[in-house]
Amino acid sequence: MAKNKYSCSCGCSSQLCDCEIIHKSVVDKTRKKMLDVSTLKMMTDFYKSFADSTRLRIIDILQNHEMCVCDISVLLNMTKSAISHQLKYLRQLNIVKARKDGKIVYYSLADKHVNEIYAVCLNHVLEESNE
Amino acid sequence: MAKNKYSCSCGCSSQLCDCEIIHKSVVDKTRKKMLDVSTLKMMTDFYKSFADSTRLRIIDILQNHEMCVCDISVLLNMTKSAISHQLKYLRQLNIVKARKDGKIVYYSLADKHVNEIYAVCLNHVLEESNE
DNA sequence: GTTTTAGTTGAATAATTATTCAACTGTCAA
DNA sequence: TTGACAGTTGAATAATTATTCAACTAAAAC
Repeated sequence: MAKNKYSCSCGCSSQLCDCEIIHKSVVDKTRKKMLDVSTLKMMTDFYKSFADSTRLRIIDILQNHEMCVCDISVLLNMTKSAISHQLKYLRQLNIVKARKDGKIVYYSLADKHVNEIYAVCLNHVLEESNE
Repeated sequence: MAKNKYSCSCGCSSQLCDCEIIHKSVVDKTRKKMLDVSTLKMMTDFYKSFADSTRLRIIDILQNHEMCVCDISVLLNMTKSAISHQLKYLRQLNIVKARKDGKIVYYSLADKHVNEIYAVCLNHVLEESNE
């Protein structure tokens, strides 16, 4: 079942890597500091919220004001269903929160980190485009 | 070609949204502040770098030390090809930079914003899991 | 100069994910 | 008490994207 002719020097059993360690001390030191699986999952989930254009535009819109599903749909020119699916996604990850008033559900940003992450990235791309 | 019975009040021609504006003044005000297409694209591209577990683990590894493709492959137990494809992706987005020494190519993080975004997210998920 | 190794590449496949569609719930107004 | 509307939902489809595979380049070792 080995995928290649190398006997992997990393100590793993599955041996998917098709090479050997080149700098052993750096590799050993780094392995101890690597992210654990559950933290990794939480981090990628958080970034995924911002990595889709529909979701990022929703987050962008909510920077200014809470807003209902209809108004977001109009602003993004998409169906309520598509927006509602993405809002559910964002709510599950604690990126947005919802408040219901009669028939209408108002969404707003849930956490200050959302604003922070958004601001750092905006600075990044603005600096990039100034070079 | 209309997708629904509503005449969209947002002024767009394609009328994909299946509803009308509920809070006109907030919608009008928000529309003026919305992200332009090119900034949106740059931002989602940047976040996408962090939103894939392989790429985030590469970024995590490079927090500590520059590293060659072989050593990253060993640490992540993946083929050099898979790692190389993702490194190319990250290099094109100016997330990592490369330095060649003989046969070996060393990769490291390219921009302080990469460290910043990473740190804010890590704080976020650590706080979440403490609640 | 031939072989080995580090890394890259493009195309194909596999896996993931966004959007659509149709049916549904709950609230309000007539 | 019925109809209209705001919003939600699950399953199917469409679109995107990660990984694999095989072939390749360039540097080093023999």
